[in-house]
Amino acid sequence: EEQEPQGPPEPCPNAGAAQTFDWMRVKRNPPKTGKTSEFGLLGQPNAIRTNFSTKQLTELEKEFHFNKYLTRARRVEIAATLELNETQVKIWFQNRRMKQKKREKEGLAPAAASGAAK
Amino acid sequence: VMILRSRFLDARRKRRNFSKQATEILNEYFYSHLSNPYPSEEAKEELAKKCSITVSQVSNWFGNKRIRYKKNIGKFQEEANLYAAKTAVTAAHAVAAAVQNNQTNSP
DNA sequence: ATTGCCGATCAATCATAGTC
DNA sequence: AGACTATGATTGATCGGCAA
Repeated sequence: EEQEPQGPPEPCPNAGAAQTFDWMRVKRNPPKTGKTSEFGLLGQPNAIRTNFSTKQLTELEKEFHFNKYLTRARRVEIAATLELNETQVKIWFQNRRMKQKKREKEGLAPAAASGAAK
Repeated sequence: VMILRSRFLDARRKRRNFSKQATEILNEYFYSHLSNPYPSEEAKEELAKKCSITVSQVSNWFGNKRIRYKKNIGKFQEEANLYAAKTAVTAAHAVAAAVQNNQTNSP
């Protein structure tokens, strides 16, 4: 609906600057994983960024320390226990792995300046 | 709710603004590649070195820059023109140098 | 064809630094 | 000193590509 295949009549009377390139028009679809505002019916494209509680994050972190990867069974368990979708748990682990990798990578380079810290 | 975020755990968020020079370099790249401001991994490493910051910081900078730029293009118009002019001058110098080189030839 | 993961990115938000 | 803005970092979730 809001899709705009073409928009030649671009009222962009800017002299020599700022065109609207494709990357500026990129729009992400709203999160689907978020609850449908628990009203099931009604098409409110709710689903906003979920805020995980400290408790949920603690559990996820604990599980991650145990296993970097989840098995289907474990994922179902965790999701049920923390009241999250399997997708949210899956995504959390994915993001957590990337975070871990980034930290390891950056946690070694700084040592190049001088053999010892401080 | 006492969603008192992990204010403590995020202590490392003691952010420090980048040097004026680093910002200068990042903006020059951004505006000279405005049609596609997505530096490759190699380009990010190069920028990181020039700016004395990490590759992640370069990524964060471009991520924030792109989002904030498209959120309000008008607000950056001034800055855009500034850097556009700057690169234009640089290009002009290059052209001038080239002309100097070929000056030996005369029509 | 379906599903998970990776790498990059988005988008909203947090918390602080800088400006007035 | 306090309100407001600029900016770096964090993170749940999306996008495209690839492998099982």
